[in-house]
Amino acid sequence: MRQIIEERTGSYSRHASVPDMHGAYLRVAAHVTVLHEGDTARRIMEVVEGAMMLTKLLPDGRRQVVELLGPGDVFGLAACDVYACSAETLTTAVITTHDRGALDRDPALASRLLRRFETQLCAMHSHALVLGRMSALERVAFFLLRLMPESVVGGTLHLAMTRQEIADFLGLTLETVSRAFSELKRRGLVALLRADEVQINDRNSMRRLAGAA
Amino acid sequence: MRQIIEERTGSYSRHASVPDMHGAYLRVAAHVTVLHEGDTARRIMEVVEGAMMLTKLLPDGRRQVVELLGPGDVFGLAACDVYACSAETLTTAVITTHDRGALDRDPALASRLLRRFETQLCAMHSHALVLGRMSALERVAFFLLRLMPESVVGGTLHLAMTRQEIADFLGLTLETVSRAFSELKRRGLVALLRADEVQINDRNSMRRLAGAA
DNA sequence: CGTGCTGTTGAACGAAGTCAACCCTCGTGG
DNA sequence: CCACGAGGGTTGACTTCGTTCAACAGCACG
Repeated sequence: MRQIIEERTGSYSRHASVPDMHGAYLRVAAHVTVLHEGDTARRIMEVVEGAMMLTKLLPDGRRQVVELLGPGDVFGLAACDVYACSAETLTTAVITTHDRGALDRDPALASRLLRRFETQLCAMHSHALVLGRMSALERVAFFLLRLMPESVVGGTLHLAMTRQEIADFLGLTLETVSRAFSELKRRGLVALLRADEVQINDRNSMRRLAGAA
Repeated sequence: MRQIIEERTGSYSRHASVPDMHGAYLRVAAHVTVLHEGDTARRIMEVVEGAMMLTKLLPDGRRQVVELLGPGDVFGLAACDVYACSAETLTTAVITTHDRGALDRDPALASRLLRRFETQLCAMHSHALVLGRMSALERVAFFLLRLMPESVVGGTLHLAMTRQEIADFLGLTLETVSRAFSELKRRGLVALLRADEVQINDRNSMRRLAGAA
């Protein structure tokens, strides 16, 4: 584990040594691939701090960002014995890992993960609705609302993702995402301070667009 | 107990109260809505036998089938305190239910559900890739492979879903699904004995289409 | 100042959606 | 036993939304 993290952090590498201990915290730089789709699944991980994304690839290179993760979210899952997704940090992040065997030995851990799996599964259900049935504009509105919790009212949201990454999350192309942002701006629903700095002006209209999600 | 079963089989009776018996089995007829999106989430359920689908609706009536369930799969999930999806039987089915509180009291149950959630979450990840990045033909190929396990080689697959339901699962229209079936038939990858009776003739080509999934 | 990214915008194209006609199968009742 | 009707499925013609291809703009960095 230790080598993997350092290996992948490349030039960003910071913490020289992180022991491979149960529940150990790892700090990882932004834009680092922590897990590779198809690698043997040995450990299960949690995001403690920061943001990450899970991605899947098609043989011809088409990519889907299947899930966005924040603090508390779990990743490193496997249907059989290999990881189903790659996992990449969007920001610097702190993660913790557990041996897969610990799930059986530690009921408290199992209970916590179970709870978390449930919310992630529900999030995936919403995402399926977005990918399967929503227009480009609706998808982008949904995306922004999802990232902007109620609390942050007049606040400005910093996007840690490029247009391409957002597109891969929403099942669109980067051009279409860009056009959708422009359209939302034209309609006065959002303001773009910079390309990665968004303000939601008309939350109700946004919610209507996103299907009251 | 008995009454509830009959009550449900009659027609889609909205919201029958389920007896609070741990692990009771319920037999339900085909095409019955067992759970309604938005209802208060009291119980968590497992499919014992048969097939079901989970659906979500947009205010304007657009529908997405977010998940297909078979024996062992869990449903009745909620991110907050209400069900995130409706659940409907595709065939006659046997289900069992647990009080949500049982998750904390019963570690064996929690462990089993955890395992199951993991595979369902992985299935959702695949599904996101399908919905976000695959063409119509690829989606239908993927769908058929998913329903046709390796074992059944020359066998014929009975589809328990209409074209509309398949379309809602794959994020397409029923016409597009129909055209995709015809195209697969034209190419000799499948044979359609009847509209709901499919045979896979060229598994390799199908797998290539579906992205080696 | 270039140079290299990322993002925006325009024009043309194409895959899937829409609308509509028709077909097939099956169950029912004359 | 056949005729009919209803529901699901197929196919065709046309439209539309998002993609593709391409040019250009803003900005950070050397």
